[in-house]
Amino acid sequence: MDERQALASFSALSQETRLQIVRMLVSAGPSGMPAGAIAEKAQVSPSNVSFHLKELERSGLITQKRESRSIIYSADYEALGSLIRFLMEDCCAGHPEICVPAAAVAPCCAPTMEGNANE
Amino acid sequence: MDERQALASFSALSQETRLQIVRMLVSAGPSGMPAGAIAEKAQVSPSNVSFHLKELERSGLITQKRESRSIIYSADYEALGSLIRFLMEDCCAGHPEICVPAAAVAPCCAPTMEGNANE
DNA sequence: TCAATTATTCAAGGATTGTTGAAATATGGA
DNA sequence: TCCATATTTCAACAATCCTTGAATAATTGA
Repeated sequence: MDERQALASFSALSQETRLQIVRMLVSAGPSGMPAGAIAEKAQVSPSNVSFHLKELERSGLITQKRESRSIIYSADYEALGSLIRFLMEDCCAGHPEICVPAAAVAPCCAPTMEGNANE
Repeated sequence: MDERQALASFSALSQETRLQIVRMLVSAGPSGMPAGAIAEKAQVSPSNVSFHLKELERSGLITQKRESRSIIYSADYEALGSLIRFLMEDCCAGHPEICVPAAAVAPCCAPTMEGNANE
């Protein structure tokens, strides 16, 4: 991830509604959620959610696909991982005391490492 | 780290000059840098750097201390680590495929783990 | 084709953020 | 005390971002 993309990602995550949407989509998993459901859950108007979804897509953190009348949005896990790596590489450079504690958390969400080719 | 602080941190990092300053301060290490040197290296005016430094401090990502006539700014490693953890916990929840690749990067900056009490 | 559903786009206005240069504040030395 | 240094604060303006509601577009079923 280059600096330009990192800036766009930070900008995308710096807004309450958008952060909420990202969390929502991550926990919704790969099947994603239609725009309408996102709007309802986030309690914002359709046009407003559309504005924020476009912003998030522009940053690369989410993707969309049409499915019949609905447009389904999903979190882009690879982009999220890249952003975490950016923060680690960038900010840890020469200073393990930053990212060692962060790394300690990683196992919490990696219960099945054996099946994981590191793509 | 709560959502409010995470939002402030993302907002702080979403501006080019400020991201540059954070990178600068992290690689400068615990001794930090005086405002003037930061301004010079970032090529912005004193008043402008002051504006951004205040923003970064408000987010908790950096700290300041006066030292004679200079004001020395340093990266707050703990805050940066917390932000990385926030992104991991938040975004990995139930989806190891996000943070496993990120975790794989961690060792790159942890060459001396033995001396590290995890504070 | 017509109506209903789902969602986006657009323009307008308000709110927030960023930049600039001048004035103010704090510190230390002559 | 007076001056130089290092930095911040302030006010004004420019730029960007967010919200709203109305209009538009795409899809499906009757």
